[in-house]
Amino acid sequence: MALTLKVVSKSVPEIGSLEIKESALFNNEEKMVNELKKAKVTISDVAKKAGVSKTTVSRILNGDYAHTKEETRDRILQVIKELDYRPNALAKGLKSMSTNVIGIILSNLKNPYWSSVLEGVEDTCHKLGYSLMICNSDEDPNKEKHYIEEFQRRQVDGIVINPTVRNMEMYEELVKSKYPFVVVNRKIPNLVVKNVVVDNNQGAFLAVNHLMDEGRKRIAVTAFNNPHVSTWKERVEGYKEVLLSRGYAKKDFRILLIDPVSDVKEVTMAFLRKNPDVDALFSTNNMISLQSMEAIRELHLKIPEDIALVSYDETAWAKHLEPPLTTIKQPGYDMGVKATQMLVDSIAGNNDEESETIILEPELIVRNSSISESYHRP
Amino acid sequence: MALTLKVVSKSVPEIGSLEIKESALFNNEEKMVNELKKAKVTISDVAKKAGVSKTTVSRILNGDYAHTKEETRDRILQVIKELDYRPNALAKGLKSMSTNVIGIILSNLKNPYWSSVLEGVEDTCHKLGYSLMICNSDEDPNKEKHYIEEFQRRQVDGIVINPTVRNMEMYEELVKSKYPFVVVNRKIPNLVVKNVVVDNNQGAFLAVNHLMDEGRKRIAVTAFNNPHVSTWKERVEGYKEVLLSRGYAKKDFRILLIDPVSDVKEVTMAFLRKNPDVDALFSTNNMISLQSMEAIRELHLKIPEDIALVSYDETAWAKHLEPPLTTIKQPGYDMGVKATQMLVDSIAGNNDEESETIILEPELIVRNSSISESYHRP
DNA sequence: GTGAAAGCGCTAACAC
DNA sequence: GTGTTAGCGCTTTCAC
Repeated sequence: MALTLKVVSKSVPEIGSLEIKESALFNNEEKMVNELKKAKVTISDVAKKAGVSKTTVSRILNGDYAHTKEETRDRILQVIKELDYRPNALAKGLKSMSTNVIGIILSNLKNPYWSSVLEGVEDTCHKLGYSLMICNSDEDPNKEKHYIEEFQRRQVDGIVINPTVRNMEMYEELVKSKYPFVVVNRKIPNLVVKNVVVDNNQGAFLAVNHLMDEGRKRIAVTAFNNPHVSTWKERVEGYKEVLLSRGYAKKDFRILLIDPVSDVKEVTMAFLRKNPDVDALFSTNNMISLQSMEAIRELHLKIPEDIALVSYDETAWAKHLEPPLTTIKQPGYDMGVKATQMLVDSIAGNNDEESETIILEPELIVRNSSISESYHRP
Repeated sequence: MALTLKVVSKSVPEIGSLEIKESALFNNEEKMVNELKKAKVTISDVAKKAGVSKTTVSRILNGDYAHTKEETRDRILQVIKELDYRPNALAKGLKSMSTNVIGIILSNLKNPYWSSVLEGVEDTCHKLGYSLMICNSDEDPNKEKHYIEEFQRRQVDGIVINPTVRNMEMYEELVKSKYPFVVVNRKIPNLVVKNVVVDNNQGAFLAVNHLMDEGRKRIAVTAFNNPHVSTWKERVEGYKEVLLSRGYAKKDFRILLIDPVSDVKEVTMAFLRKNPDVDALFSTNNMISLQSMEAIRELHLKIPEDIALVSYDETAWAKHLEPPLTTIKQPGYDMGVKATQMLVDSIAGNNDEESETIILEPELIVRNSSISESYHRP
């Protein structure tokens, strides 16, 4: 019955002159709306035109069909289309105190690792019906603070953050106030919080053991010396542990900590000159790795014949370098996905744990830069 | 006077018991606020505590100091700090019909070129006091449409977009309704709109002329065959123009159009086998370039001895490849900056032109992959 | 100088 | 089934 009705009403608009007039009116109204546009169409306009109250329109908008006659519902839906009505999310958010927006604060947009994290976050937001606000702290704690406050002003439902780890009071306040947020990639000391990280110790474990298995005896590790950040420290710790577990002593540690603002290639060359017996490099950062390759080349040494290289962060180009680079692959996309799911759970009120840590596993991808067929040092 | 007063009131809180009591009270209130927090502090709370009306607080918040006594102003500012008040941007936006948010729609988060564009946009937003919403169309026109509608629901003040170029009606509607938006990187045919692009013709001109100058005689060009996108077409056109200008004929064109879902390396190898005389490749995409290098290697040919290579898009790793890659550098960061400035101008109502096109210039970075010291083909 | 009141566009009790 | 009403937190006339 209802079906028949629909079809009929759709298929015979040309029957009476009245019908045609109405339809002409529609077109005119539509044109006017399109022309002006600045005069945005609101829920009231829809209600008026459909001859119902705002309440009823609101119900339909939110999928609450139970309380409304099919006929009314269809009419409203029709009007919504005709007017090309788009509900104002600001008004909705103001009323309901929730925006379905989450914010992400990254500290580096350039690194492809973060691109993949962002991709994971974006995909998952889309899947779960959230929108995403993004900003870049650029490792500046002031910017970070500013952005967190901005997000709160904007009533974002939750925040994913790769923290500078230099706004401790603020992080604590967020936790205390139960503001949904998830920390990714880094750990914040002494803070009980939701966290998604990659096992850095394990990454180092894979890298250094692999080098040892390939017969390397004097392995060095290089890292950017950011005192607040946990990641590289854990990787260096892992390096130490493997050495100790393999019977080396503390005096055998060869650790190069690089000031992020220095000339990485120069520093690396100096280090290699001072430690001419080094036969392998474990680089905890892909930018360091590129510079190291240059440094080694300029010293007229060969990879892997003289020095083997294992680098953090798999990238699209690693296998195209000369030689192809052995890397530790971190599941960046996954990290983004997991963090977003966790955040949304926490927003929804499922998952009321204060803290929960997801630890993802890195993976070793072996290529020529670390294999020793032609290793020719004593 | 005022200065002295301030100092005194700050330096003698321990004088009377009354003073101490008051300060204790403050601490309690603050703690309660922090403890509950969900009970967000609003402009009314500030007004009440400061003993003024919402109007006055609002004036102060918006920097309108002219109408208010210094004393009152200071008191309000003080209360704002004490309560750690954060104005609700939703309410403000609802009232003022502008959010200071712009949206960006990208079609690919992975490519480092887009990372740099994003960085430029983000930096400029921050500088100009805007927040940024981001999403990824992934070249899917449906997603793109959805996101544009989402942005409009959320009342973003304007949109920066790298369009799929497959929602023509929608783009036209946006223009017609004077919605501020700026198209980047690609051109939309037959649409009068604000646009920031890089000169693709010029990029090809630089690349192909360079290869010719290095003595290459049978240059091929490779591109992803996305029928809707203008960029690669312009690059291929540029390629043709150089050939013709150098006395070649149409029959000398060697053009490989690659289906984006195919195995790029295989396709390239097949192409090179079919055209064994090709002595140079101009690749219009950095992902194609990496695959081409592999293809060439697998055919036991040498770069640049047998085949020279010039690739679109400078990246951090180009100079570390073997051989170091000659590239066309596009000013991605600049494009982001310019597009954002243009958009914000357009939002502010300066710049009422319907259309305005900024054309940025690419740059040739010469490295070993294209130089012919050892070019040994006939 | 300051405040009362209306209203931005929406939702959600609570009537009927 | 549907509508009335009272806000959400802010800005902005217009009075005083």
